[in-house]
Amino acid sequence: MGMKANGKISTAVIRRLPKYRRILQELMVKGVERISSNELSALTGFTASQIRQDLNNFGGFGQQGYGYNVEGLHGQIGNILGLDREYRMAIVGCGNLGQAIANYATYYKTGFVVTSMFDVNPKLIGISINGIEVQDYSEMQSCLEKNPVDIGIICTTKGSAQDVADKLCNGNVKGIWNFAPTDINVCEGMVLENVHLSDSLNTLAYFISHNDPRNEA
Amino acid sequence: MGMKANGKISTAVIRRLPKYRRILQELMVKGVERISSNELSALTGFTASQIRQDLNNFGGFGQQGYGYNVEGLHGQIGNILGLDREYRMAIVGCGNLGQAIANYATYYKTGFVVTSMFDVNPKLIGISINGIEVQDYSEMQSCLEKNPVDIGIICTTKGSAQDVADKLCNGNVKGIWNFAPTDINVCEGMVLENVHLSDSLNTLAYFISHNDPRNEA
DNA sequence: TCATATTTTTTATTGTAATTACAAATTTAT
DNA sequence: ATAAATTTGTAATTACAATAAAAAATATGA
Repeated sequence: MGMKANGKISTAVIRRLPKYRRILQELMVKGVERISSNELSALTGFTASQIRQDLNNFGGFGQQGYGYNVEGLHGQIGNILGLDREYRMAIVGCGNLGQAIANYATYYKTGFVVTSMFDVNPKLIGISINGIEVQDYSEMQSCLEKNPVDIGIICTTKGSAQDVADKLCNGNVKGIWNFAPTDINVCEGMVLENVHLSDSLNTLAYFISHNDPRNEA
Repeated sequence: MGMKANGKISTAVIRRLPKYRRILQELMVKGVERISSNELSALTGFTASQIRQDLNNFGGFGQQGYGYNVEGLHGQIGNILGLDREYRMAIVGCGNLGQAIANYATYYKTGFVVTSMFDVNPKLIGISINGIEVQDYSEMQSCLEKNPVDIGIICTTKGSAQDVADKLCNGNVKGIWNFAPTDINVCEGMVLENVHLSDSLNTLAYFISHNDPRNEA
């Protein structure tokens, strides 16, 4: 029981974990106590055997003849994902997208706290978003020294993204969540997660134009 | 030369195409005329051989001893992705996220046109976003009959997402771009592209908490 | 309590994607 | 015009991920 994870786990596996957890959370809300890999297969769209193998990378969370305890497995996956702690986040670029993410994190993602927001636009500097005052981007580095964050979120234009990334790298940030429609270079050891909406939309266009509804992104 | 694509191409390949095209576009802007798979490898992070194999799924776009013509390849990938036509899009849910996407599509994505926007919030209905008036969600179905769209974009809360998806399915939409943090069921033949920000953030947390900077999402 | 149904765990197999290696074509330099 | 260097296209190999099968453990019901 519990957390072996010796060898490196493939990213394919890791990217399925949040979905498992999301579905387990819904089951918890519904009061479901136990679930089999077969039932989880129907809910997730992955094969039962893949689900079992994925989970077994980390430990034997199930019980033969019984299945998985919903609440227990939900907790275990949370631990694996590192959700048993709090992440402080800074949003850079406070346009609609930055604000959307601030709202989202504030209201729906416990464990992820937006602690500071930055922009260059004088019209935005000073205003308060969910109780966080937007600060001048030129002060970001000193602000991050006083109030360090774990995650920097880039919601700027393409042109500013690399500059922001550089400053975040100097600011002792551990991970960057990049929404700017460009690739950025980050320092050694930095965790980078890109959300390339443009690529996603182009992929959607491919499937539409080829009449190929290969569902599930 | 040009567009074989007989057998089904794996989604892994398709999801790399937008990045190739994005980088080729930047090269075009810089005035670069030709490029080798090796140089593309350095720019994309994929191996040169993988790039050659990816492109060869669709045809021999390169020339031995010379490489690829930047503008030509950019155009070919555009054609493969189905970007040689226009896509009409409707945004459902006009909060910050919906507005962010409206702005983004309007200013940066030629070929993708936002033609209508819908919301249930009386404070938003009637206002104009980039010249598009936000309409009452209850009128969406009749609006889509008069002015059909190719793509429906779901920017609502989790709770409303399935209802929106159902109505889009009845509205002759070809593809759904889903930003709601939940899985939705769509009708047969519908193309679905999910952008699960929650899953993306949880994945980022995994790599941070495991000190595993396996760069590139 | 025992036999049977479940259902996970673990191992083996298959299938798919990525890499390597090399032959064929082209360009560049002499 | 010829040789050397470049670079793609593709076949062969390797590595990896997904599936299936076998084995072990537990639960259920008579």
